[in-house]
Amino acid sequence: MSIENLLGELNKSQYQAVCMPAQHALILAGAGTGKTKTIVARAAFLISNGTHAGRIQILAFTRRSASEIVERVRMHLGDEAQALRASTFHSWCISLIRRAPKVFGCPGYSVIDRDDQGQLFKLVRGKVKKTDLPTAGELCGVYSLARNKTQSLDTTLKQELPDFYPKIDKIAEIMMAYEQRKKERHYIDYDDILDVVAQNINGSEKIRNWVSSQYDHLLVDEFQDTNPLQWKLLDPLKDDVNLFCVGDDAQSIYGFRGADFQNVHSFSTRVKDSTTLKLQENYRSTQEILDVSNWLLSQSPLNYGKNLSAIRGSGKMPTLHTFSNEWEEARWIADDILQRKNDGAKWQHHMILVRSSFAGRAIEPALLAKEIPYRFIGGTKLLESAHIRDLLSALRVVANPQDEIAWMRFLGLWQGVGEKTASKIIEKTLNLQGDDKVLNLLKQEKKLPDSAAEAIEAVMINRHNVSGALQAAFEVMQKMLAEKYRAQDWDKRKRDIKLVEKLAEKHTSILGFIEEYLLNPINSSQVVKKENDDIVTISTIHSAKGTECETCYVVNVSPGSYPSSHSLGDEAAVEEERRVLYVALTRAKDELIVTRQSRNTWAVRDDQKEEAEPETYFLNDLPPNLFDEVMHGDAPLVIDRKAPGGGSVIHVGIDLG
DNA sequence: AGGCGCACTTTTTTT
DNA sequence: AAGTGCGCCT
Repeated sequence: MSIENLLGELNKSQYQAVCMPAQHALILAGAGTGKTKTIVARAAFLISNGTHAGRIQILAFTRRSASEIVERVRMHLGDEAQALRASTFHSWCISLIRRAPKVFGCPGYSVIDRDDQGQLFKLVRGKVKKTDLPTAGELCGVYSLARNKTQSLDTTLKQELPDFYPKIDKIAEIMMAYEQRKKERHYIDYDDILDVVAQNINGSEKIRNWVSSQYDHLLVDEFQDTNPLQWKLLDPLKDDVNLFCVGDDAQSIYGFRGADFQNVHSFSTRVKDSTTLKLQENYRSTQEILDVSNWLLSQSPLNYGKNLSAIRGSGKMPTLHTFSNEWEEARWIADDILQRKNDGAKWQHHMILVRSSFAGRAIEPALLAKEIPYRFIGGTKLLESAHIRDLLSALRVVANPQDEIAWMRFLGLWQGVGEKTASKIIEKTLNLQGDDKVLNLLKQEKKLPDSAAEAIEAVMINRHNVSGALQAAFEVMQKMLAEKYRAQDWDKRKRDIKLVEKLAEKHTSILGFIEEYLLNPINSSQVVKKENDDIVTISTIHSAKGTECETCYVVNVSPGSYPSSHSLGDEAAVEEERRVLYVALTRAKDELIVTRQSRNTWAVRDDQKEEAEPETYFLNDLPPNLFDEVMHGDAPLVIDRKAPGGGSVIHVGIDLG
């Protein structure tokens, strides 16, 4: 395929955006209006007009969309696009840091994920009741949000945990202790990865020039989900690099991470000489699907000014199914997919969208029972699962002997060693230089079984062969791990470990391996199934952003879940929930199937029933002409015939008192 | 004192 | 699936 073919596929506004001269631009693109296509074509256009592919950096939100964009450009241009790079903000920044670690002041630092960050907060917080101080997790959340929004602790604490505001001095102290400890132990957390780069390019002209001289164009996807910290990365580069930002404020669903659609709304004032273009024609879905989506947004007190209309015209009516519980819901979805498959559809034309990875718990067994092949995007990540972390802790302490969190985990695995004993041992090991000394000390520890030192020694011998190190460590630790997880799917966990060994095969650096899979996380169902296999996709809505599918099941759109009872009382949070549902609905190309449960036992408990406010359920006041409704099982009915103009439609609501 | 096992809750969303 | 609290053991 050629660039001409690609340009020929564009409509007038897309063409205008793609072929724009080198300048700053903001493309406001509604759902399904060809955002990805526009970015792909823009990159291809720039390259075929003489820009070297290596001088274009694409910033996307997930690794999945990043690699899809690059793949598509390469499909059109071939070798010419070889040097094109697409990354997430985090992987882009880490690659800059790794290219000049001393410049950024963190040579040889280990990246820690949210879990480790929480562990470190736990250490510096000490044992205090959770009524006296926020939990380690909460502290972690406030700390991270303040940094991503580039705002003070004062402001953030007031917004997030107002009850603890009087304790702000103590909390500030803990946060400073966290930063101190982090520095001593040579850790960088996720926010540091962005902040280190942002501070340096804002603070040093030399470093800014070094970065900006590498690029002519930055193409930013999902711009509505960038936060102030990320803007702090883009802003200083705009004098030398052209920004091409694509986004949709109706799809902003990362507020919990500090996303700020001021980045969209203020673009034209912040960036001088910039052009704003709109893409409004939806190519993805049928009109019936867009009618539901448009209606949902129209119910918002915010004015999104969105009214998508379908180029494809009319199609099938969306359906709304009510079940009495999540198991029936899951079973029916599995049956429905199976039936469609038997009628000639492909597995890959089905996507199941869930709000939380936890919500997949009923779906997965239902698909497994019917032998439907699937992958779960956004589920528990391989490197986040307990057994893998256990094993990796042995590698981490060898790679970075200062890694206190990994030491705690590793030492605590062994019989007879708990928090206190582990801390005492760590106190001694942290000051030691050299493998031999560390090994000797471990061997001398009375409370520590011999296997612990053996595991560490095995890793030391294989330290430049990550897969070998994993195998050697596993050999020594297997018995202990099997005992620990004997009642918890040990066989499955064992398979995960083999999988990680396989992933590590090409890696010669422990830290490099861990870093890559922390920043580009995958879960086991993604590793097992090959990329292009014909399989069903289960995805969290957040992970499904930017994707589409012929038939979409949006699961558990029940009262208490949409909006989540968590967000009640916070209007901004409720609006974000609405956008989450909007994103889910607009993924569907041909068929939209919304399911819900009438007995949502964990979301609406008996003692809360009286307080639940039915008017905050997004599907209340649902006009009867938008969906075909089906009741299943013994789901209780509330018949409501006040529906306007509504012939014989039964409006199904859930009686919440 | 420190560690262990059992019963219990409690789940947003992600780099 | 993992964190918390509690009682019991070494």
